[in-house]
Amino acid sequence: MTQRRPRLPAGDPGGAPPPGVPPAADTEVPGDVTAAVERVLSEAALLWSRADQGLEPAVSPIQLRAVEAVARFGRLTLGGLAEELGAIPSSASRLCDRLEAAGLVVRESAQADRREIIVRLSDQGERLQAELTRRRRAVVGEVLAQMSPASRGRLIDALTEFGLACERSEPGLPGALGSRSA
Amino acid sequence: MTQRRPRLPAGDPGGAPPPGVPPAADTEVPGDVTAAVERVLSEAALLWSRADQGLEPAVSPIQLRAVEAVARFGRLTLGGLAEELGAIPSSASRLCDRLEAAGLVVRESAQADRREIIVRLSDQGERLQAELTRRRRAVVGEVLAQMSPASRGRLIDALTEFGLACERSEPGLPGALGSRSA
DNA sequence: TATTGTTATACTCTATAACTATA
DNA sequence: TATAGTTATAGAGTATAACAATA
Repeated sequence: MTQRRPRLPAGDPGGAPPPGVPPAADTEVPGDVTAAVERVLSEAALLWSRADQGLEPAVSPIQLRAVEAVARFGRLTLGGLAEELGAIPSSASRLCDRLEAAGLVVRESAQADRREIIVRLSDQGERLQAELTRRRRAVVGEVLAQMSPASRGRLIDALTEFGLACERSEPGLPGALGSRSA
Repeated sequence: MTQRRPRLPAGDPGGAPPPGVPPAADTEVPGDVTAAVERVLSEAALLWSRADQGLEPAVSPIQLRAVEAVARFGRLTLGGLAEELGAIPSSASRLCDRLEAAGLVVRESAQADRREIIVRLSDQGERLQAELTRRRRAVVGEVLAQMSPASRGRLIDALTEFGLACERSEPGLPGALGSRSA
């Protein structure tokens, strides 16, 4: 986690009555097991974010995410981008204003339906995306390099199983952005 | 984003010769291995974020993170909270204004040094934190429930090894927030 | 009329710089 | 003087609502 600071008071994290969103399957899986997974997941998220630090030019996390979405599809309509980001069209439009101003994406109208706006990466955007991918591979590789080949093998097997379990429990949810819609 | 960088580019995003953040250990670890880890990491991050959806009241991701930080330490000075969030004091102060207005935290001056402001969770903040923890346990538990006990055992072992490797490669970095410091 | 996107407005989140209060 | 925090100001990021253009 983030806590490089020693003192932990930690309020009792588990004293509330289950309101009602996640089903809570704690009865089936030992609590210490989920706790261990939680801890590593947090650590992994932190590790993952490290790759974004110091990118040139300095792009905000949100803009980076939009660039990734566009890169993933090659080209997206503005509405498609909004959907992919879990945001609404107007937010995506404003975001594109800034991305375009930063020279990372290009907007052009579609020939088929002139109401649609196609968003794609500019050359600079492509370079940014490539650099980001390179860095992510690097940070992950750095950690894996600390492990023995045998450990890496076991990790891959376990992670693959975990990934399958994730897909089994969560269909295909969008990547909610700043949705404060409670 | 507030970008200390006034705006644009000027710098190429990355065609980029390794700027100097990740050393790149690709030569030592097979590319497909890192790719597999990357994929699961992305999936895990998505899974992790699911627990934050629909919380009552609707708290922004940033505010939630601040609540978690305060909960983790029990009580923090405003400066300590800022540090923990990877933000500067003024940002943390404004964030606390909103958190206090939302009834999630309480600010009080310290007796020892009256310049310091101690931030701690209100009862409502404690309840929110408890609920968040419960939900996280639930979403992780939901995925783990899809796996056999044997698979879970292997996962825990592999994850523990991975966690150790993470700690070995990354000492203790702060949880950079909106730091777009390139 | 329905769909796609943009603009107007308002709020959160963040940073820099200037300021107050305490040590 | 140095430290802890706040306030002033400005720009990014987001949503709701009203609007324009195209189908």
